[in-house]
Amino acid sequence: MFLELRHLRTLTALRESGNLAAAAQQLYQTQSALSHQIKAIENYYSASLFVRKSKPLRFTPLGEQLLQLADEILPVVQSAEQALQQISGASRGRLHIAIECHACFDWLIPTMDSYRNQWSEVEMDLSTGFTFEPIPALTRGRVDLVITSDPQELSEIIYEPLFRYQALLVMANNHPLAKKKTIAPEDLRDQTLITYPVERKRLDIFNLFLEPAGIEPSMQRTSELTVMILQLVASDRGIAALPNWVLTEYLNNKYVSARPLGENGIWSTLYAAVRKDDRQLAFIDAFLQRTRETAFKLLKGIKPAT
Amino acid sequence: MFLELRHLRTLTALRESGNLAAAAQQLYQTQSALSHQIKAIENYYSASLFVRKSKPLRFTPLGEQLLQLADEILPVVQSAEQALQQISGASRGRLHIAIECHACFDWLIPTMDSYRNQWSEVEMDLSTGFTFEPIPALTRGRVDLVITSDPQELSEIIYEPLFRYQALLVMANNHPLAKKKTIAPEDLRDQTLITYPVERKRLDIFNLFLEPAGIEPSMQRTSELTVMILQLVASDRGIAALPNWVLTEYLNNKYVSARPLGENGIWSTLYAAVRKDDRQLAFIDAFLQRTRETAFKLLKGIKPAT
DNA sequence: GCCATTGCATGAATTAATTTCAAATATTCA
DNA sequence: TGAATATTTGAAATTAATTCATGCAATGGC
Repeated sequence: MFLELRHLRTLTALRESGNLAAAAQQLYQTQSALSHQIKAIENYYSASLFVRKSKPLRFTPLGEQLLQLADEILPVVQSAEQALQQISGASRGRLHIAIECHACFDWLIPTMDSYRNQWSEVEMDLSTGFTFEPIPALTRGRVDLVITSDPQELSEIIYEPLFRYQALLVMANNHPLAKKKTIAPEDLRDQTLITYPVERKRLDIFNLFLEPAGIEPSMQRTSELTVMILQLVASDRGIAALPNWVLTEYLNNKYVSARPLGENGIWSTLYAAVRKDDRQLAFIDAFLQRTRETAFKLLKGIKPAT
Repeated sequence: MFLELRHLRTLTALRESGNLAAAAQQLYQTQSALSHQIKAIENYYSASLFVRKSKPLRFTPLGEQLLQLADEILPVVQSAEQALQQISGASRGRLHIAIECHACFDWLIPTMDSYRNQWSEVEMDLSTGFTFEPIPALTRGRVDLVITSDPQELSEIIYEPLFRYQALLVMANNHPLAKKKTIAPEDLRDQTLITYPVERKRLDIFNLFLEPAGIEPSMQRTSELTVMILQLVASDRGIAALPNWVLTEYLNNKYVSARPLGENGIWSTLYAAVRKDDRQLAFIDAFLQRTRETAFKLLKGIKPAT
């Protein structure tokens, strides 16, 4: 009468991640939240769930039992939920997506494809938010979901975190900067920087890296297509700052090199903005889940430098 | 990512009870709460769960599916929870119970017996709250659980509803009042009333029935034991007001007759008072559950007059 | 051994979800 | 149709969950 699925999901996340902080990230919550939650379970049973001072993580018998229950139940629930959505009226709906980021095509198209499989009756559309302001379009109902990395508080809109990513500086394999472990702003002083053709204030490389240091690259050129940018970079016609997720396969194939920007790297979170009223709809919810799954798989292959 | 066990439990309760209000009572919530909860599920799936304008209650395909999921999962969870409590440290504890009502022995003793089976390591004790004030004893930690029917707000204490019962007037089968369908206060003017030997202000028959009407029975006598009271009543030496639960088998055997007091009957709720800090403990929680189950079975056999 | 780092805990404040209350609407059954 | 029964609704209140901001303990270089 106390236990809820939420608790079981937390436990499995903890097992998968190996520590609270990582589990929290996987569940899009804070580590504190999970700590409180686990404490509540432990209080209820007056026993601990896992051994604190142990690496790797080890569960107590009680924890193991709960995990066993979770393993038994969660898959059943999950598949049932899918089936339920099929027969629910929620299978019809409109999902017009606007993106503010060029590179997002990389994971968005595959996500949409797989989503369409299950949600064939949801009418989907995708538009780039470069020619119009996406958030007002969202409130006005012109679009239904906006993908963005800078949430601006608005009462009727809610931002659902999708995943966290790192901006990396990409360069030709033989580029001098490839010898450095991390990149400092000054390193870019004499470089040609290739960016997407958007306003400068929308580029994190300027906002968070170059401008605070008062540095200006000697040259700048733009390209709309990620593949084109990467081609230019590979042939040493310039360098670029790109999110880690687009680089996975290029790096694995050693097509180009990439280095973190600054000591700690530049990290951002990508959000899906939806109208508050829509968030609870099954076909929206399913889209968010699927995006997270796709992104998780995509990012899993990456060793985050720093 | 939305569905919780709570939702499934609500649905099964609804199926069992046949209507929202009864389901709410079974879950110790208001029917409004359930209505909101069901609406939330329906919103999520954009489909309804049960057919409103139909009696008996009928579920939609979506509702049926959810119920099927519930049937698959809830038993597993329940048995797992029992097993979990076994291995948890919660199996040790202290449960000193104080009761304010004489008739409570009837269901309390069986409940405690069955409880002891699973919670053999919980140290139990039972005392009657006639010689001391039970609630202060609870706050001071002298006892751990008080069974009472009049909750008095106190910040450190929480009242968990156990079940609702009706006070009935019991009389010999051949008693003139047995011809009436319900009893009016005036009917008791010339009767001998048998009660438990407690202060008058603690007897609902006076508080809620006789005193508001300004009526006084011609005679009063007391007895400590329920069986004794019933023996006296059966041999027409007086009448008594007793909770319906003690009467089940006496009525089934037609040993005595019983009639509701007033048009709507006198109804009360029995509560278990526990310290707020203790409520979340598994062995306390389990006791509450078991009590409710026992009471449910006990009361099930009764046709509530009005 | 010391200090930085990592991992978890904690309490207060915040935010969100749930529940109740009060009243309106629907539905059923005479 | 009208009384009785059953459900919905919106707003307020309550309760629970989460975050924020820190604290504390263990771990691993140096």
